[in-house]
Amino acid sequence: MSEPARIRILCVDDHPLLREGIGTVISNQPDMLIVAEASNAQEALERFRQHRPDVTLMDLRLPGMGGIDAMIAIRTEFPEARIVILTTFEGDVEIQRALEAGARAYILKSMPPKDMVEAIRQVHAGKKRIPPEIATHLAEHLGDEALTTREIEVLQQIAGGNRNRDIAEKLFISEETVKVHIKHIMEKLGASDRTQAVAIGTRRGIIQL
Amino acid sequence: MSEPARIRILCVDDHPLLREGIGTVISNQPDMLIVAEASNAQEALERFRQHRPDVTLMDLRLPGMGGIDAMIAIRTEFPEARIVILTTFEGDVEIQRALEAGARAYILKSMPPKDMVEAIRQVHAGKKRIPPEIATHLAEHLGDEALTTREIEVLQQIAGGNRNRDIAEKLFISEETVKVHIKHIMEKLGASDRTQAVAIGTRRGIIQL
DNA sequence: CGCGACATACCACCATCGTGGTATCTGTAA
DNA sequence: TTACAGATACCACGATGGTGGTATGTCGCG
Repeated sequence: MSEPARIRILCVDDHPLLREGIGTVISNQPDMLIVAEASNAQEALERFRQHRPDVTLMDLRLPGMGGIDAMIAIRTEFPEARIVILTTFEGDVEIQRALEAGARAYILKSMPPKDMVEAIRQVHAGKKRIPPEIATHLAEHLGDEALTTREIEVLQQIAGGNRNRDIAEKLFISEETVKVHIKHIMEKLGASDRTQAVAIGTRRGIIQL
Repeated sequence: MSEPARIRILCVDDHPLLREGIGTVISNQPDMLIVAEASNAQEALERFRQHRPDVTLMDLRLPGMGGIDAMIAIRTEFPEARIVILTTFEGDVEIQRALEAGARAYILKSMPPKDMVEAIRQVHAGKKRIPPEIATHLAEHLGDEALTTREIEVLQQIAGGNRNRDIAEKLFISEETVKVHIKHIMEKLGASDRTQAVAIGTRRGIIQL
């Protein structure tokens, strides 16, 4: 009975092969244990309720509701939940949203497995872990003004190929107001025209195409 | 010595955790064996030369040279190479390019592991395997005219926020010719303006932002 | 050889976009 | 309460973009 308590882990990812890989790596750690898995946001919340894991590994790209929304759902119900984001590279805005939503670590699938287990241990110990490449990427846009909700709506409409007049009708505002929003969008993103604004907004994770 | 020969596999993916998962799944198959792994295109070619695998599992998104270029390099040197694309969902053009470059199967990381091993067996037996969802996705753009090399260059420039005049200078052609190219691009993609052309071209895998 | 696809080029015209400036209303943070 | 950020609105002007039509040279395929 001298068995020490293991870190109990919930793994959320929609790629079975990746969950398999995570399971293999975790099962080689004497101090960790996968207690449940989920492949979408709803399932993640259910599994969390059932198992109350010590640490949750979460992908950001999930079918249906995204990983950040899943995080928010879990942390609304369980504010003490400790969540590690494990994903491919995303735009700085996605990273920032995840951290604001309470993620304790942000690691990439392209990193060595030892970085993942290390992050799990750190987070379980109450610490945070943001790797240098992520921190650097975030820092590059530190002073940037964020787009407002309305501006993001407009940018999304632009990406759909809508003219200013169409956007005005859809959002129930005047075409002039649309122009003002677009001016601000381009200033904030450093874009020279609406097309580049869409490109930059997409790269940075502000909109999806 | 009645041991049957196993299918010898090379696994190319830049996510260590995913390679781990693939390795675990393969090691549970009595008729398969991972003989080598690679995390980029150059390494993939080297490992192929060394081990001459029966089947190569290849991701499309690799750091530096992409997976399709890696395929082409391998199949130029070893035209009999049998390659299975294992990737996340991409645009129809990426899928088509992979198949034209000689991929024998195209499966998604979100599919069950048994689909992967099944595809490997099929490909090793000389068959092809294109799952219904991929086939459907391809069929949706079957009659579409492909963009020419020049049109893709122009579209890429548009995505960079360049004006027609700038594009003309960079490509050493007149602004009028740029307009003609853009007209054709928008017709082929069904876009109403340059911005939507960029959005559609990105979704379909024709350009990268 | 002739045909089609591609790239090139020019012109004229109108639509749309981007920029400048100014202004009002609301809600919230200091 | 003052201050500020955000959303709304209008106007005028010049820049840029998209459409229509026509035309030439090249290259490769049948």
